[in-house]
Amino acid sequence: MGQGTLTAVAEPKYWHLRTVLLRTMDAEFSTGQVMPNERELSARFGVARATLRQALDQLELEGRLVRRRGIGTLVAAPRVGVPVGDRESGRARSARGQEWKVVDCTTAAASAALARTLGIAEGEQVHTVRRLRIVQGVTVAAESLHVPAAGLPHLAVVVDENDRARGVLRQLERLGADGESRSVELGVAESAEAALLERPPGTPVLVVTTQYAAAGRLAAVGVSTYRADTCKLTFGESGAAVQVAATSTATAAS
Amino acid sequence: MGQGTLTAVAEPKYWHLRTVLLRTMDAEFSTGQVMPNERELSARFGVARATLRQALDQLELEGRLVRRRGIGTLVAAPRVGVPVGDRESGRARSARGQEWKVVDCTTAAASAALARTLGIAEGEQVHTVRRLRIVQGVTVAAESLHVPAAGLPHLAVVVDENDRARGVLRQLERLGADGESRSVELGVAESAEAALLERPPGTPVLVVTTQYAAAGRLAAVGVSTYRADTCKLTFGESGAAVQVAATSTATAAS
DNA sequence: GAGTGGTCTAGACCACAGC
DNA sequence: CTGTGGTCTAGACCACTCA
Repeated sequence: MGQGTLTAVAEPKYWHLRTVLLRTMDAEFSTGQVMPNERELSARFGVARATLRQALDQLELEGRLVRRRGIGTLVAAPRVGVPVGDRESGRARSARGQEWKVVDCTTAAASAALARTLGIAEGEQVHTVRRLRIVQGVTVAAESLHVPAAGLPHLAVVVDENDRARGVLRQLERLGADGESRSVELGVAESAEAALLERPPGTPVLVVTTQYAAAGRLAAVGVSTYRADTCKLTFGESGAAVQVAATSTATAAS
Repeated sequence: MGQGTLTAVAEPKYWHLRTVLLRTMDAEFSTGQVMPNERELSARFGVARATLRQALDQLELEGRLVRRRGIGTLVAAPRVGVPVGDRESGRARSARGQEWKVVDCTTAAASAALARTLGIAEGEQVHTVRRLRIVQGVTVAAESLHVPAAGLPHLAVVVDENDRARGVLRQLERLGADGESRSVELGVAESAEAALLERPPGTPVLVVTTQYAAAGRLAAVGVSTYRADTCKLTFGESGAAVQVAATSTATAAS
């Protein structure tokens, strides 16, 4: 890596530092390579370690860096494009190293918040299936599917957890894509999801909320938390669309 | 606000602090209210100011807080749902306090990155329209629309910037919704977008990349950066979908 | 001017990976 | 054990808002 002296500027040091690091990474490092450690970098650029870390925080938020305790700071691979909400056309998707893995299936009374999002009364029984989405061997998302038990009377007598989960998933597939509507927002992983995603609490995630409607009524709700560092969510008819080298990110804008 | 003594736990102090603050906010503060200042909060909880700020950083990332220099820390309003990618059904949307405002329109040679995303050769001429999306008086997004000049020969002779912008926008509308495909990922606002969004550089944003295809060819690309703190992006047939009180966020999941 | 959040420092100790 | 990133501290100064 090049020299280090930061020319005096009006912008914050950590922001300028981020820019310099970004330039350096693009020029001299490749995916997976470990960068010099934080104490060395901070010394090289003549800043406190905390300031350097602030710059690294930014780059990590952008998905350009991965930091592993005990190992070092690595240049991250480009984000994986993860299809969201295109109808599962059978095996076509599963073939692309894409997999869902059910974690558990519980049936319990709805909390106040959950009841509100489902449009039911607090305390009503709700089936909840938790599952992980795994793409090319990496866990990219944790999902909770909530279906009011009232809509699935035959499941009430099913004791086996796996069977109940299967019943819930089948029900959602039956609903069809026409009644789905989605939202995406930024969030942080709480302890439960954080553990499933194998990340520390507070990890930034993209929260995808799906409402499944049937006959004008809200039939189920799904909440998926995607790792924001490694995922790029893709929407729309992925088949028809043009497939240019879509590696670049917002850099194209400026 | 209640007392402050943090019970000893295994999790990081700042994370526990975040949880306590969140509980306090929900219980004792309402939207827009200013919280005690950072020095007082850190004293009350018996932590260094930097540690408290780490907890506030988390809450700000979740959109629960807004911090204004010289003013204080405020409890944020719930995120605004912003429709993305549903076809502009004429005036129906504009009526809902929704507005686009063109900033400028330039025509220049494509950079390497832009050429790659557009699938053209580097250096080819590209029209770029920058515009802001304003919802209920708040600027929520900055967008750059890139259209290769080759596809719009009649625009080459148009001198007036506003006329050229109009031509580009008309062209995109003509393409129709069938050829659109989108992706969403997390990013940070660079200086240019940051200024347009009236936020400091490094502000987290949701980057929406739209590919406009026509006749199987990529005809244009749009890059929109939405303020992640205030926006919840909504997709799909917003009309048909159920409209339950959709205020709650990921809290419903756990 | 006083009061706020934003930046930066220099140092300490902890938790984890790998030899 | 050494080396890494993760957490936390106590203090300083700056940039901004508002009376």
